[in-house]
Amino acid sequence: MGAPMNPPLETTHLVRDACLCLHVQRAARALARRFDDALRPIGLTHGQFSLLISLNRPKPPGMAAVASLLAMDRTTLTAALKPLRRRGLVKVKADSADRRGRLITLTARGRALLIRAVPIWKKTHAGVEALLGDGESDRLRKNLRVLC
Amino acid sequence: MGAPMNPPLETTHLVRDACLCLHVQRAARALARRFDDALRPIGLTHGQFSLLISLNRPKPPGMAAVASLLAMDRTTLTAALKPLRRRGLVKVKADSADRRGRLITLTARGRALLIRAVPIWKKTHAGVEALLGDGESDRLRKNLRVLC
DNA sequence: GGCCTTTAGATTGATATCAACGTATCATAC
DNA sequence: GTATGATACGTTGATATCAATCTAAAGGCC
Repeated sequence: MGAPMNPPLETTHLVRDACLCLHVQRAARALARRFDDALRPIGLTHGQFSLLISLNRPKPPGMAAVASLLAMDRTTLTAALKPLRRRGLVKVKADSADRRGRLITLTARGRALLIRAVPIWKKTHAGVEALLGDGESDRLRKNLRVLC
Repeated sequence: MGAPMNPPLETTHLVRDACLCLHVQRAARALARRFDDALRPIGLTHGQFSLLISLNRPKPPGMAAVASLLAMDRTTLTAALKPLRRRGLVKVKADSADRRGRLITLTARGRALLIRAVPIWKKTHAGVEALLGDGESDRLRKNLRVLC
């Protein structure tokens, strides 16, 4: 008797065909490549574009607010900011009201690069939306939001 | 005149609310954390689980087949296999029919770990599906597949 | 056989991701 | 005012991700 030597093949197929984590990771990698390719001429990745655009607001946000918006770990954000700071696209300053906090701001250079990135995003995003059926983009976004 | 100094705020909000790449990345991070947490007791990450289960087939697949199934780069797969090989969960052998190719197989230890992982996956996945409305899981999977 | 193209992977370097742990600051209770 | 806990970040170490580049082997053409 004893436990079976192998996980059943049906389970393998079930996971492969049904796992939402796997499906989302696959789509995430595919979309990342698509946007990375499109943004490469101006030297940005999809994640860097998302991060920069999330900083384009009247009041500079703190680390936690940005991390929450991007649904990423705090420490991931710290690491992601490093190359952008090195390139002079963002600046991180101490918050005078609360010296624990850091305020993240776009520099003029960062804003200028963002202006060049937006039309690339628009074109690339239109291409992605075209893959989906009518009205499915909205439904997809809604379902993805539920998972966060 | 000249170009505007700042990307318009409406664009920022459009990207934040509409970008499918950002939405998928966010959901990918959130689901990754959820499955990583659930699988941590047995020492696996979500990606390692997906990889191991994709190796549970009668005939050991090559690198390209697995990379394609997971929609990841071949070199990413090479790197991902490294810790699994070190732990003795998978074995990589030369393909005698084509000495360029490598055949990836689960070891007995890898199969045993997978057997422990499956019930964790089932429970975690049921929790995720419960977040979505009736029938939305299928639609979500379908839409995500279109993007790969 | 010898040359060329294609195919299958590996390596390197950069960035992304998070857990675990550590530090500095704030807020509150006493 | 000091101790205590909570909050906001940073650092380190491990894995994940991919582009660029490399090697090795197979297949085709002459």
